[in-house]
Amino acid sequence: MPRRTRQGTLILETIRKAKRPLTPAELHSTALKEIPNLGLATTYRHVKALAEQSVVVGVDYPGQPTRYEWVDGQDKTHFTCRACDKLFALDINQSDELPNLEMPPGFVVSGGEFIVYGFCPNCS
Amino acid sequence: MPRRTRQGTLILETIRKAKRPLTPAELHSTALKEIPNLGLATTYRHVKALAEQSVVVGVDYPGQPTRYEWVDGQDKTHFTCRACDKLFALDINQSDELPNLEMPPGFVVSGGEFIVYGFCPNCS
DNA sequence: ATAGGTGCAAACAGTTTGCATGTAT
DNA sequence: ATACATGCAAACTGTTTGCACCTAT
Repeated sequence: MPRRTRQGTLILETIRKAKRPLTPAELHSTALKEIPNLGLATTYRHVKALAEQSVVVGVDYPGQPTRYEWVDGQDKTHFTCRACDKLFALDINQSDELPNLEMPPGFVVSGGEFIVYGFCPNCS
Repeated sequence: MPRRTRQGTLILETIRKAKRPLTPAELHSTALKEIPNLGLATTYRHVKALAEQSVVVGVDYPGQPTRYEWVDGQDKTHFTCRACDKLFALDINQSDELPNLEMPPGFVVSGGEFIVYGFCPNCS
């Protein structure tokens, strides 16, 4: 059975309170303020467990480490610049915009991620 | 000025002929059949250059190395299983299904990637 | 001839794992 | 008391880079 620990609670709270997706390193260094000797491996173990429980989701962008964000039922749309690889969050109500996919039998959809590629104002 | 080489041509052709996204390692081992001493670093250098020119696109899936696929104007929709991380290509006419996004000024959209998360028949 | 490309090996970055110790239950 | 959790360091994997040699221009 899983066990409640200071570290686990802190990591969960940190990622929940963040208003943007965090890399494990960002998560770790933020959490260090509360528990100064928190191990990076512990951070990875918790974030991985949370992702397996679908409490958080990992999102991957080209050339950047995986970022994790809290699952609040509201899926998000992101924009990646092909030139500078910067990441932008688009303020779009995705549930209105997303296609209603017909999945092959046996596939259960639990969420979606729409990544738009292109060039940002600085690079176009 | 860029120079035409056997290696560069081979890597471009290999990725173009592939019918699914390839990791640099897959690309390399395929190309090895033609040029047995082709270096892995050379493969990376070419694939990176092709991606910068938008001749290919890199797609990242959680926990897996970046895969590169030929850009043929037809963007694809993929499905990732949250449990086994396997990757499935969905046969969906994306141009019909994709939302018509209103982008903030200055952003130029050149493509999109729709990733659906969920559970595949084996895992659900 | 010469600048860019190649192969190899070493360096790097992100992530995972082994293990002795600590700690919720 | 006993298993699970932690911290540290070492191991791994994927990717990049330095450099001497090679080759298309």
